[in-house]
Amino acid sequence: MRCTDCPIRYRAVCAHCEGEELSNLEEMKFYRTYEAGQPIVWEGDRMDFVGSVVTGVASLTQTLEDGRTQMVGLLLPSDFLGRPGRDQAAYNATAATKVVLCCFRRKPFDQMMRATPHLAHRLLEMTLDELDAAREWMLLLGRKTAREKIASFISIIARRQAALHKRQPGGRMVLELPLTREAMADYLGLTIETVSRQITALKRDGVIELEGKRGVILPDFARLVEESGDDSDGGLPA
Amino acid sequence: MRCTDCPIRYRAVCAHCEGEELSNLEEMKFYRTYEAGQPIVWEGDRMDFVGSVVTGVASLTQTLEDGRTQMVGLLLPSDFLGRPGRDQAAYNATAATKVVLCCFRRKPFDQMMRATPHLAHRLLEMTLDELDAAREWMLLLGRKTAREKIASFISIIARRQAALHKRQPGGRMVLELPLTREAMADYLGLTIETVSRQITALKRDGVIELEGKRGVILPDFARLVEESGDDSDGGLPA
DNA sequence: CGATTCCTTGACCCTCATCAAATCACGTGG
DNA sequence: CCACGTGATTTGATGAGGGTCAAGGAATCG
Repeated sequence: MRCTDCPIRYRAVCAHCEGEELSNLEEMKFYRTYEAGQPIVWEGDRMDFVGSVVTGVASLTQTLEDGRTQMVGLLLPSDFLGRPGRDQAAYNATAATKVVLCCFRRKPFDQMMRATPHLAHRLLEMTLDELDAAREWMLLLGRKTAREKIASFISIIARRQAALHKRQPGGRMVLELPLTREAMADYLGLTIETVSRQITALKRDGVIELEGKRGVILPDFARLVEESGDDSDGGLPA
Repeated sequence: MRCTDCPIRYRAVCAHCEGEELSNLEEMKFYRTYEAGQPIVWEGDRMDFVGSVVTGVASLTQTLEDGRTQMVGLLLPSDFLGRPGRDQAAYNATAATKVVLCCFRRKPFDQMMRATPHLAHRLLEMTLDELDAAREWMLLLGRKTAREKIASFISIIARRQAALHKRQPGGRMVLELPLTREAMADYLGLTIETVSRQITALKRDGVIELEGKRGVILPDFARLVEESGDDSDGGLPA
């Protein structure tokens, strides 16, 4: 695929690159595809590339020795995987759905980072956004009830899906959960049974409707947000 | 104070700046001091500066409408406060102890960021480290028991204190908790009662000894780490 | 010595985890 | 087409961990 046709051309790490810079990137890039459930890299693995999620959803997880697992990152299209200057993976990365990754060989990418302020700035911007998201997530993990966690998660997915279509979230919405119940549990710091029960409860209360296992219909987005415990006024702009 | 005498000279955002760059920074900087408990900025406030913690400890917190509070950042000496390019505070920042802040006016700092790759690179590096720390924290919030949370927190403080003195943590250690029980509860996603009970329990079990309210003695650092639920093998290097 | 603030301890209960089983969705081969 | 197996999800019964409410210490400051 040529960069000019890329669906994440103006949102990924390459967003501000043009002309020669873009062709430099184009030269060091290659694509990889992973099926849903496949591991991408494992904690401690040597990682000779970094890259962007082009399509699909991937997760970053950490585990304790006894197997307790916490998701610590959810990578959607345009999100960046890997840390420049570090050649060992710090987390397990897994494809949650089918994933297409636009990879850059690490060496030349690191070099280009040093030489290209554009690139470093864009990555800084993205990393700061990710840090904000992580902090929102910490509030969820530390202080929200199971019901609020589920409502928050669905509303996050709804927002991102709306953003993909360049819309404001609101009113009636139809969406597809990109995660299994187990992955949702790992995201939210819950068990899969609690996830299932709270989804059932939200359905019983008319906040959501279900369409198969992954499909969710929101009769009223605002109603869901009320259930999420968040301030209704939306917080800061990005 | 002159930058050359600064205790965080080679760890803060200015670490890689020399010569003219350093004197540029020196010109736009000024110091502020806050007493323990004082607010530094409030979420939504206009923020006309960014800066580094020189001495002391500050916290970033988020709250839900009903008052539930979660700490989302713990700023130690050399840590950076504020986001370049954003003029509204996204979090509440509070001095946990007496804090000295080295502030830079935002406008000239943003400008210098654009012009000085050094600075942007350093900030990227620091932000990536902070993201790693946030992800470790998410694992704690989502999956650890109250006892493990307390043990983890004390071990984090022990590690950082050791790092300040350029030592490896280990063996017998004496330390000072920089947070009240309430702030610890907000850090860990617990109530202050549970914090208190678990500290008592760790003391009863000989994992820690107490010296007043804030003083903690570790007879054996490794023993504490065992209680924290973390892999003993220390994880990745920074 | 009160007054205030921070911390500890106790009693009780609720949310969510655990263990177990039933149900559902789907693909496979007879 | 249907029995069967497999993995994901739901549902149920039970209990423990940690929250809530309330009271009692301890340290600090006037």
